[in-house]
Amino acid sequence: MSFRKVRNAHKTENTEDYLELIAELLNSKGEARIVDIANELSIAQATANKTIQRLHNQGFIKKQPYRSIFLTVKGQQIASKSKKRHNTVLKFLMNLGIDQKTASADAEGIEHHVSEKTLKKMEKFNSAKKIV
Amino acid sequence: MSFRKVRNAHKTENTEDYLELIAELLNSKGEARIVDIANELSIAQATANKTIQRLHNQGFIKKQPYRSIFLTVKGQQIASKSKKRHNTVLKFLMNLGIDQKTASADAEGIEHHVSEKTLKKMEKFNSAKKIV
DNA sequence: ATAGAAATATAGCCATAGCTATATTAATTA
DNA sequence: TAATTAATATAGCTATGGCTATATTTCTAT
Repeated sequence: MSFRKVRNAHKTENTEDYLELIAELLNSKGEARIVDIANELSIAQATANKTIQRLHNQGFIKKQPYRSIFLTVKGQQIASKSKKRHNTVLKFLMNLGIDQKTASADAEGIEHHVSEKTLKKMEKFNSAKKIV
Repeated sequence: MSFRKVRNAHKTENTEDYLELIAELLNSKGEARIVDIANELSIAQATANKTIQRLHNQGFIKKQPYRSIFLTVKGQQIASKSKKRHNTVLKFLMNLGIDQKTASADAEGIEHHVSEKTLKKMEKFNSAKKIV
């Protein structure tokens, strides 16, 4: 059993979710605020703030005190990679015949645990569009 | 986005891994020891011990100090459910054409995030045995 | 321009999971 | 049986993510 990989995935999971969400907010609303992040994730603002501080310390985020949030190049790279992976998993689940809502919820959890190899197979399946 | 579900899954994830592993050890070796658990999970014995204490407090495990570990009925139920889910995901990934090693690693992470609906679809896919 | 509202930040708490070091108990073997 | 080894337990540390309460700053509207 290879549980180490899973635990390592966990460390980056929250980071990926935040960066993906920030990228989305920047894209749709033009800015990413702590308030929006907290709402989207259904957590307290203080919790969002704390995580944002961590992401800032780790160089994924650019921000000034009391101002909204931007992604560094490093942050953007992870965000786009995560988004791509998310879409692949979501489409895959829907092609499998799962309804949008369930597929969306499951994809959220699954996306962080899918290897490159598996992702490739899912893409292949998606382009073949074989519904079983 | 439904991140709350993912976070709730995380809380039970480690619990499920432990209970599944303990059931396996009981089955294969006849007993489950902290040493074995720590080795299997590649963590320190002190860490395994601490989690085992938590599982004991939460009523998933029966044990006496300095003795090996057993599952309560509650623990057994979760273990067998987890095992079933794990096998379904593993078979599914392999039917998708993913090699045993990769499938095994991915299943470890994915199994905790698969809803009942998705699990059903995977089972259906598995019994159809359609390799794409 | 300033008062009140909204957003951000900080402090301090809890639980979990990880670690090393050390103590205690059980098992083995000389 | 006694000494050594192995296993378990405990103490104390770190980091993460969750919370509420409160302070501070910025925004908005009168």
